[in-house]
Amino acid sequence: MDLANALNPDQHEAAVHGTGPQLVLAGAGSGKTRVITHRIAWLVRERGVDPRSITAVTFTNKAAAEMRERVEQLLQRHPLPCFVGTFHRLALVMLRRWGPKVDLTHDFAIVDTADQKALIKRALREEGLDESSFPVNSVLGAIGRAKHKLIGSAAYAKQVDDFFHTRVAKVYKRYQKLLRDAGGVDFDDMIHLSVKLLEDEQVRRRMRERAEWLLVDEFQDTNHAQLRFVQALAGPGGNLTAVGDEDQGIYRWRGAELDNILDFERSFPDPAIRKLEQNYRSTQNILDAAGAVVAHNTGRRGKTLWTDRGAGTKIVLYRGKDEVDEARWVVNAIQSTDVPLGDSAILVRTNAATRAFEEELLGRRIQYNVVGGLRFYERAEIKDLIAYLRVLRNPRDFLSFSRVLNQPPRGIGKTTRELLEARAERTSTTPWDILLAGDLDGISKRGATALLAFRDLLKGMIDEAEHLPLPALLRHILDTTGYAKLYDKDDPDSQTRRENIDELLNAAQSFAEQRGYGSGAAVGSLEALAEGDDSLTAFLDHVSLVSDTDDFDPGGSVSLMTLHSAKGLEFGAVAIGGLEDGILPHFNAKQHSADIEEERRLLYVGMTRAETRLFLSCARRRRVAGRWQDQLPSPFLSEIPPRFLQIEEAASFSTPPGVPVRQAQDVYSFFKRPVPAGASSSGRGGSSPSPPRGERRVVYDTPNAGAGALRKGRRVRHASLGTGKIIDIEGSGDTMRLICIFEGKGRRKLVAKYANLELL
DNA sequence: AAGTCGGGCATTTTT
DNA sequence: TGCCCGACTT
Repeated sequence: MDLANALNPDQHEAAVHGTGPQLVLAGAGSGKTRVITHRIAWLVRERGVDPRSITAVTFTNKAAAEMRERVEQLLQRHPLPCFVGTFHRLALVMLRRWGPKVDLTHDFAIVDTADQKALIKRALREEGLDESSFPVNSVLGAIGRAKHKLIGSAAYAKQVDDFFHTRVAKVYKRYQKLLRDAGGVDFDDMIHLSVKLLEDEQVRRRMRERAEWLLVDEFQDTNHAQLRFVQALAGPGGNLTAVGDEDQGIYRWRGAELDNILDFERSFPDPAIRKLEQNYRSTQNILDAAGAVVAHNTGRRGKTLWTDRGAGTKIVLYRGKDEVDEARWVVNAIQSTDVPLGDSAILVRTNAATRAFEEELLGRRIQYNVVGGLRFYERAEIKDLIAYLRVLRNPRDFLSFSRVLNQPPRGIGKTTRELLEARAERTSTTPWDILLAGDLDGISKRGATALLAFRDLLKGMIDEAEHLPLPALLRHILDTTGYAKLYDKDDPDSQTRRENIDELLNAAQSFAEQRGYGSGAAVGSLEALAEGDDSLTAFLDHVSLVSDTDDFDPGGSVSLMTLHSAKGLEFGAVAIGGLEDGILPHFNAKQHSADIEEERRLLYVGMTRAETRLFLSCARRRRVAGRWQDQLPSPFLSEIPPRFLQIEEAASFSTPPGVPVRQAQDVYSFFKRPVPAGASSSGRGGSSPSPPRGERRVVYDTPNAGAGALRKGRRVRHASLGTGKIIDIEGSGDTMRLICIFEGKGRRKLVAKYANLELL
């Protein structure tokens, strides 16, 4: 391992940093993962550090997995017994090990946002508060903000005084009680309780041994609680290496505090501060343009990215007539590059905004995949089965209990359920305790019978759970509860759900195998602390923390996603759509300058995803919430110096790929927008002639567009359903579904691949 | 328990 | 404008 050769001088310096805190300001594409992995390798190999005393923390499982893999590669050692994982995984290890010290039962469950909302609703009801004056999301938001700052319910109650927040304080307190009664811990609690645990002498000693060399990635995304966690873990003068980029902080709305980077010295005195400014991803034009945007922000330390790869092509900016026209241009643009479609991405501000692009791609039969959106473990059928597993482990988990109580339907209706739950509430127990006691007076005979049958069903399954391995247990649940029957029909919906269930079985199978082969936690590793757990607990932890069946592989298809989802990724060609005032910056962000700055960073993140080609686009008008709205270009566009841009306009959109297009003089005259005060560029606009407004156009017909396209509004014929019309399209590729209305038969959902539709 | 209707709503989402 | 959730219906 030749560090000096593998790293540039700045990277090298950061990697071989000695003791004490270090802040590495790593610009986009500057090789931060490289620094972290090489630092770990250097510590182990050159400094003879015991890997068990190294802890590396990330935000995502993906980042952690990648990091671990690369370190193990570097050191040729697998598994390496250092901790590499997410904040929450680290917290979980501690809580499974020492949970009782903070009054947690050993089998606590991690509750997700949906569960949180259910608990808030219950808490609201118990407090006699109305959901219309206390919307669940607002209440949850307020509680979340408190938790991010490590403010418990008691402290919260003391510091609020207005009407709304004093009620929220009550709900907060009750929420915590319900959460604990159900045996649950939410994501924020995990961090909170870990910080608390670290106040314990013994825990602190043990953990600091493990985190003697601490590395934290994406430091700009840490919230206050996580900062305190890191501080407690590192201890005074700890050997912390924090890596981050204030320009890529896009999670303020989730509690992330940029000040953790900006005021790093306050939390970790006398740090070494290093910048990584050489970029290995993008062309200089892209870097300069993106840099110019974010240079308008005040809350930053500032850095200037450079590359030795040359200026590259100009960024192409297009303003379309409407979102359909914009999408058409963007797809043309992406097709016109020599970058493969599988290495291209279209980025947008909101999930809903992918629609116009999807339709365009669909119409041209271009493969695409939408990244993000509905996640695997959030699908109803998966949540149901997970809920069964949770109930089997802890039948007092009333959230999961009520989820499966009548799923599949077994004659326990609303009235019965409400009586049961009210009784549990009144006696401060759980529905399960009521069932065990058999105290069912006042419940209808039919309901009571169904409840007792359910009790016996659960009892039987709990016994089975003792000795059945995980995949078999899941199959057992599917059979004995009759859940499998729920989706044994032949319609596309059932098919999808069956596929998902199969995927869960696969996940369980491979999870069990991996654990069986012991390739999970390395001997002596921090993770091994929690290893005493049964495999059911481990699996449930796994699904709670993973949230998705990981890694997306674009294959040959264009990736479509939000700017947020794009963070951390890179593509040969990138197009960012909908760059309009009110979309980016989003109109909800316009109240506070701090929010505006975050929107700017969002654009920065998007732009710096591109390696060689970058396209920016907006539309003159678009449908917003159903109404046509005239749109102005994003003010951020005028922050990009014109020399980096090549501007196109609606009249010339039909230019075939590769043919150079007419250029307007500069971005300001193009948009008839005065140069914003403080903009560093020299351009001056406002009075230049407006661009030609010709709407004449020749539609550029791609070879495979045309009549064969499946798109909304098309009339089709189905072998048995007759003629109808496509009214909507979901998904893509093999799982693409068409929602059609058939004459006389009504609405049907068909899997495009199997439907064999004839186009009319 | 499943289907229908209508009001409210409509950023971003690593764990 | 469309979708999602909750209330209401049968």
